[in-house]
Amino acid sequence: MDNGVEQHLADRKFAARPERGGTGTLGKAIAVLDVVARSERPMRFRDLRDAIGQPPGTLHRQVSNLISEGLLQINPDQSYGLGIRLLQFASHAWARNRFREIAEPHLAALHARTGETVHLGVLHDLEVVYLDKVESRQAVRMHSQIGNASPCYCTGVGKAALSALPETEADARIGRIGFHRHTERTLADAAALRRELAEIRRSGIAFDREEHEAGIHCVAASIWSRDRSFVGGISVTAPSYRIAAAQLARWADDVRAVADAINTDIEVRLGPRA
Amino acid sequence: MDNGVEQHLADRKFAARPERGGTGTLGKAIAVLDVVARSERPMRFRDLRDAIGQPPGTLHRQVSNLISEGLLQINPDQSYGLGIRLLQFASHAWARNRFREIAEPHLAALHARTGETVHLGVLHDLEVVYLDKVESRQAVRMHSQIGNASPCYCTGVGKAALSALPETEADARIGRIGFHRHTERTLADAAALRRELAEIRRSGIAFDREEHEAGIHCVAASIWSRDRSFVGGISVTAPSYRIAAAQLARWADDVRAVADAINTDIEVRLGPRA
DNA sequence: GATTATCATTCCATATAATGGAACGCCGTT
DNA sequence: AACGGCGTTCCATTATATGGAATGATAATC
Repeated sequence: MDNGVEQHLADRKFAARPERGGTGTLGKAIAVLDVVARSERPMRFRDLRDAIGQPPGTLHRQVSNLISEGLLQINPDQSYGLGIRLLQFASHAWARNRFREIAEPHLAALHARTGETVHLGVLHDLEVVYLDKVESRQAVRMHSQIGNASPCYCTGVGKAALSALPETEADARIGRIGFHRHTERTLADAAALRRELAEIRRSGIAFDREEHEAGIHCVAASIWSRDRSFVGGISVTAPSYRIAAAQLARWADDVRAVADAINTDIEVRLGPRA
Repeated sequence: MDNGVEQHLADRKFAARPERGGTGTLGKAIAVLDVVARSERPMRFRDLRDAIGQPPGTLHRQVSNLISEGLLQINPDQSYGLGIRLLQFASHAWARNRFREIAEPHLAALHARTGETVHLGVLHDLEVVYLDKVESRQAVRMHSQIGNASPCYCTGVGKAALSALPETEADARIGRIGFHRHTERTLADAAALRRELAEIRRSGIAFDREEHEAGIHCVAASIWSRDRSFVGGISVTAPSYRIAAAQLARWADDVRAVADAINTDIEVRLGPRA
C-alpha cells in the first residue's frame, strides 16, 4: 500500500466535505426527521416547533413535504413518527451495502471461533451505526440492534474506527464530541480518549471495558476503505460475568486477523481494478 | 363506529394530499434516492444523470447534498449506494411504529395457531411495505423481508389493504398501477382487480393464489386506522406444495378474527381518547 | 506515451422555491 | 356563548436552487 497516495486521497475527500450540518433546504428537512428520531416522547406539532425553532408556517410546510414523501407520518393521536418509506430505503441500504456484503462471511467465521456476539459497525460522524450482527441465541430481535447508533467514544467499534482516521481528522471530531459518562469507566474527556487512541493505533486492538453499559465488554479492531471515506470496525461482545477480560484479550489476535482479512477483501473487491 | 364521520375525515385527508409525486426540492432529492434504491445494477454518476434527466451541475449538487446528509454514499468503485443514516432512521421508524407495536402480539398468536409465516404489511401508495414478520425457522434473515416492497395488486396484504380504502380512492390508485404479470395467475388488469376487490370487501378475506410468486400462496385480511391514513393487512403465507388451498381457506376465519382484534386495539389505543 | 474524448466538477447570472409574518378556522375550555 | 390555544393557509419578500458554460480530471484511442 502506498501511504503517500492514500494520505493524499484522504485529504482531498475530507477537504471536499465542509462539515456543515443542516444547511440547505434538504438539511433543514432532515433536521426535522432527526428531532423525531431522537426524541424519547411522542412529538406533536408544538413540540417540534419548540425543538426546531422555525415559525409555524415554515415548519408546517416542511412537515407537510416530508409526509407527502413518506418520510414522516402522523399518528392518529396527532404525534409524529418516521415514515415507512425509510424502512423501504433501509432495506436496500442494508442488502446492497458493499462493506457489509464483504464482511458477512468473516463475521460468521469470527462467531464460529468465539461463540459470542459479533458486530459490524461503521463510523458516521460522531456515532457508530451497527450494520450487522451475528448471534446464535437471538434472544433480542435483530432489528433492535441493526441501525442503532451509539457514541464513538465509549464503544469498541467506535474507538477502533476513530483510530483508523487520519489523526487530524480524528482530533477534529473529538473536539466536537459532547462527552457523557455512561458508566463509571467511560472515558469522559478528550485527553483520555486521545491517549487511548494512541494505544489502539499501536496495538491495532480496541477494548470497551464496560464503558458504555455496565456488565458488557468487548474487543474490537478497525476496518476501512482506502480513502477513509468508510471507517468502521468489528467486535466480539460478551457479558463480563460470563467472559473474563483475560479471555477477551486472548481473542484479540483473532479479531485483528479477521479485520485484516476484511480489509484485504475490501482492497481486492473494491479496489481501482473493479 | 360512525360511518358518516369516518367518511368525512377520510375525504378531508385525501383532499389535502394533492397526490403530487416528486415536486419541490425535497421531492427531487428523494427521487434520486429512489432511483438508486430501485436500480438493479450499480449506478455511477452518468447512470443517475440518464435516469433522472437533470443537467449535470444540478444533479451534482443534489447528490452532494444527499451525501453530506448521510442519505447517500459513494462506494470506492464510484457507484452510489444508500447511506447508513437511512438505517439509523429506519431503526427508529420500526421500533416506534404504533401499528407494529399494537399488532405484534396478535401476529405471534396467529403464528402460534397456524404454524406458518405471518406478515404485517402497510400500503404505501401503490406498494405494500412489510413492517413485520413471524417465522419459526428463520432460514432467510429477517432483514431480507422487512422493509421490502411488493406490488399491491398481486399480494394478499396489498389486495386486503386496497379493499379498506374508500372506493373512489382505491379506483384512483388502481388507475395509476402499471400492471405486470408476475405469474400466470396474476390479476393483470384493472377490471379483474376491481372485481376481486368487490369480493374481498364482501368476504373480508383476500387470497393470493400464487399471483406474485409461483408456489407461494396466502390468506390475508385488512387493518386500518379510523381516518384511513394507515391501511394495511396481515397474512398467513405458505408454500402451496405443503399447504393446500383448502387449508388456507380454513384459516380465513382466524386471520379475519385477528385482524379485527388488531383493529379494535388500534381504535382503543390510538383513538381520540389517547 | 501523447492526444482526444468523455465525464465530473465548479461558477455565476437567472429563475424558482422557501420563508415567515399575519390572518383565518378549528376545537376544546371556561 | 365567548375565549384561547393550535394548526393551517396566504402572499410579498428573500434566500435558494437551477442549468448553461467554462474548467479540471480521467479514461480511451491512436
